Amino acid sequence: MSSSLATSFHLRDYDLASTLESGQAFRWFPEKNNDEDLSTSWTGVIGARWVRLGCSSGRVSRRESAATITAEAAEPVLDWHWLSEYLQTEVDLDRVLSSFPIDQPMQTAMTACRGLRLLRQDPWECLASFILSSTKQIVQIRQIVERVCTCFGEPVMVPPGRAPAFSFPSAARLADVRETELRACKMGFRAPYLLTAARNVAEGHLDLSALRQMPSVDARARLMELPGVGRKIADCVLLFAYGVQTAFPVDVWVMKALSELYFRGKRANLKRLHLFAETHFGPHAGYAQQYLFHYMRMNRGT
DNA sequence: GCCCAGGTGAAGC
DNA sequence: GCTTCACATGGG
Repeated sequence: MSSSLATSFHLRDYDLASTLESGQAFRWFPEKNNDEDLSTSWTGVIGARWVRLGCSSGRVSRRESAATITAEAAEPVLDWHWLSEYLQTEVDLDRVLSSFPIDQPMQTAMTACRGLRLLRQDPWECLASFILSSTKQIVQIRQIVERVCTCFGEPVMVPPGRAPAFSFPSAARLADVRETELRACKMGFRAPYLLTAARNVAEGHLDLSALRQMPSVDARARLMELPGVGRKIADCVLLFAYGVQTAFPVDVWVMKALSELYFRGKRANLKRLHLFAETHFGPHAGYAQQYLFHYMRMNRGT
């Protein structure tokens, strides 16, 4: 096996834009390539590696489609497994989508964002990012996360001529930071929550790798012991970092989606919505949730 | 100025 | 139990 600066994945179906911009991860920046091809690339940092991703997709036949994802790194890579794991390229998306309920809302959402995948992210980065997410718009979450990385992350190698890039700071690093330094990143009242989480993880009171082996209800309960982490944030971490397919985060958008699409505009409380989600959306309910979330946001009137 | 944002915890019924 | 409110900040 030889190392390379670039690789590609050939897949049946992969919508990189929906995947990277549907509010799962907050460190991807789109860049227009050139005027001839209207394609977009994204640059970001996964772990300690800078990476640039591109995607071209086409229709092979009436029903079949294909996608090629290209990736460039800043340093030669021997084994690209970390990237295929992050992007979940091995997942059989057809099997996931065919498990969705055959109802109008789900079919519409599925058609609208076909190719959207759930990423598999680092638990600490995911937890910390979603602690910062509460009552913030996705653009602002991105800004806060970036400030945190610039201030406290480690510089990572970038290709010549590229802007400096930084890793997401470890829990140990953030555990040593003062609350006022965090507030300087404009995270407001979330600062003490992030700090407490960092200290709990750094000091070993919360073992994020151990959560993987636990029943998801127990893992959720452990996450929710942290101040500032409730059901929604815990479910985001279960779904986006641990791959718990039944985790179903309910935020304002999903609440809106469920009430408009399934409850005839009547607002239902969270308990009722979770009960509905558990019984209605099947074994990949978390995936269904992400499709509903992204579909609702695509059609927002801004 | 006003309302809202991938919420949560505490206080009030 | 459930509903209301404060929390910090910025976009539209």
